[in-house]
Amino acid sequence: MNSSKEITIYDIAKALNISAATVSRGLKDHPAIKKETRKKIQDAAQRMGYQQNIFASNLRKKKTNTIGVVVPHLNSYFMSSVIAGIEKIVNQEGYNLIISQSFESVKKEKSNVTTMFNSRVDGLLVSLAIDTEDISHFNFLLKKGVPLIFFDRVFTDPNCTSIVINNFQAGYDATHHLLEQGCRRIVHLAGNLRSSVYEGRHAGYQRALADFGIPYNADLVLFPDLRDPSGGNIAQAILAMDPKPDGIFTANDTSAAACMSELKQAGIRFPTDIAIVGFNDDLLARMIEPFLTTIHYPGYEMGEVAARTLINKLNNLPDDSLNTIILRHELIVRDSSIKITS
Amino acid sequence: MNSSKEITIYDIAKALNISAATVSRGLKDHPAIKKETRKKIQDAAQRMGYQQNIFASNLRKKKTNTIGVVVPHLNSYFMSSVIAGIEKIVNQEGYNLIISQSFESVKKEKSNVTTMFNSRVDGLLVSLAIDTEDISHFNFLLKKGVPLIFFDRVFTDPNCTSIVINNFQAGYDATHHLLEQGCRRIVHLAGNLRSSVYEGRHAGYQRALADFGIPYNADLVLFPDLRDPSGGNIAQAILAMDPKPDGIFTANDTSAAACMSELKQAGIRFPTDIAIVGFNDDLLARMIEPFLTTIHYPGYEMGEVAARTLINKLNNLPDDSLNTIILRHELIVRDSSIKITS
DNA sequence: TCAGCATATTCAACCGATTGCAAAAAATAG
DNA sequence: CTATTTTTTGCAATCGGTTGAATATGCTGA
Repeated sequence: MNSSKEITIYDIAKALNISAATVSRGLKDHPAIKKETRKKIQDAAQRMGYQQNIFASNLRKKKTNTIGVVVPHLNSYFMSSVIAGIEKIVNQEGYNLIISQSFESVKKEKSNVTTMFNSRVDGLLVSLAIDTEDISHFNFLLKKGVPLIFFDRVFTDPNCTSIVINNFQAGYDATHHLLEQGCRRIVHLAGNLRSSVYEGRHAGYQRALADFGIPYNADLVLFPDLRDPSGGNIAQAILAMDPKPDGIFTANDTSAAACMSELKQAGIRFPTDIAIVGFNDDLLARMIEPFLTTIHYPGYEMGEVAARTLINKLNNLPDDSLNTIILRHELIVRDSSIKITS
Repeated sequence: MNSSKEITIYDIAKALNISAATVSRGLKDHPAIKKETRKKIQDAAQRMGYQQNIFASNLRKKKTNTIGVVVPHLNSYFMSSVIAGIEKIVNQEGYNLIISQSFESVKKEKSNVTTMFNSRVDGLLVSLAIDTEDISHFNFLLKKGVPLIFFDRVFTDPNCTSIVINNFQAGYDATHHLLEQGCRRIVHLAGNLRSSVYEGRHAGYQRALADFGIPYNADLVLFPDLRDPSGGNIAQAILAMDPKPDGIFTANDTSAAACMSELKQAGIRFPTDIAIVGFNDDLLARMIEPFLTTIHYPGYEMGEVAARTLINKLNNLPDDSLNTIILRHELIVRDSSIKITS
């Protein structure tokens, strides 16, 4: 079906009666080529509709100019912001992007990483699946010298940079805010604690309680399916508590919304009966009622920083080799948590 | 930094004292190679840690085994389902995926498509940006024989297959449902009517009204920003209507949620005062209150079909050359629209 | 034993851009 | 008008896998 065949540097060379080597150099403004010759070459390329064959180039240069991204899911506001940030930097530096979803499965994560390695990505940006407990399946990358950067869901490793927010502090801030609003019996809807992200938020929750002299009560910590929380019986569990909680801190906005929805049906009023704080600042947070107090997560910026860091590594730039980069989060107070109007 | 150098088929050939051609064929189970030899080759490859160099392969085969996807945004449940469906098929057929977002801008769309063309994708799956009014920026692809398939946001063109749902029928179904529930003054929150998707839904709305003998009233059709509808003053506009509407059909769930949230604050009760139907069946639909009646959009399936169709084209399979493939949608009735309990 | 055929393997020419080094051309010096 | 330098261009090998055609090997049967 490929009607017109491709134009190569040889075609250009023939047309201008010069050598292919000169064309190759001329196309990329190599200073050894006379200005006029360069111009002639570039004009001819333009005119003849030349498209560089990246594969020949990659083969020769042993560089793919492609960056791989592996994430648990794409369908969150947060993740799509991250990808957008990555895309911006990566495009402006002339790299390509390959994206894949692990669907929270280490197995798929492993196979995705392998596929990417096989297509010889120059580097990899990864947010880990929830059930990833070690990163041995990345070892072969490190051995081959393929730089690897984790973001959001990270695994601390001396060989890879991680980009995160301070989940501990964020969890602390959220809980502290609820405590300030007078809550004393605060439920935490947690994520899988094996994940550093959720572990941090949980630890922050614990610490805030401690700072207020409130003993930690494991019964108040529940583990819904954070991706589709409506399925579980979290609301039932909360309703069955005696005494009832007066605050909820959830590890993401989705579970906050689902939980609120179900509890409202059972007659609970927010924030009067229960104050609630979410996490992520999804678009969703301003679509439910009352608007959700939440932790703003700088997704776009995280994407930019991750991509920039990786590209710097690829270019062997002065390696500040920060092992961990921590971005700023922010508590956004909305109606769902305000018990005290000052 | 690349410590160990790459193993090539030549290394394997030397190790086994056979030719590179045999290794090449042996690795891909070419029947001309003796079974034992194949086994020997594959074992050696395994043992020596051989990784195929895709660039050499692509260069020679003039095929990249890569498929490009351009979408307006990634951050919707729908789109992430589509991508998941695409990924499934594409992986199982041994292709790679490059994904990019146009952010609803033709300009970015154009530049993304060009970038992908330059990296020589074998084919392209595209959902158009909202302000794309013609597809001339895809012409060069068609000229070069790169197959192009549109999904969801399509532009009807004799040269490309489109995968869609019947938006007209879906709009009709949604509106018809509201009419059946007794609504007679139905607001439609529409998308940009230059887009076939929203045009279809709007036309279905019109037709359903007509079938019920209700005259079309342009004042009842509003155009919020569907991506972030909370910003507008849609709720104000609805509240200002006199008489007030008794039904709303929105072109996506997000705008339904935003609108409901604001109207509820103004004291409107759903579905008692106003019945509402959304579109897409986002996760969101079961997180707001009352649960949202909506049109289920088969995203995952759409992704699968799109990818499958493209790959068939790439393999020059018997081209059923359907110009348009229409997938089944479904009206999911939830509480937000039920006025009549039978 | 050897023609005749099937099976297995190798040869060698690609694919298209890159790049170290040599060579040619042009500019400058003596 | 040479000799020397500097600028510009070309040669040819290389990256690693693929594939049509040629060759080699094995097998069957007369």
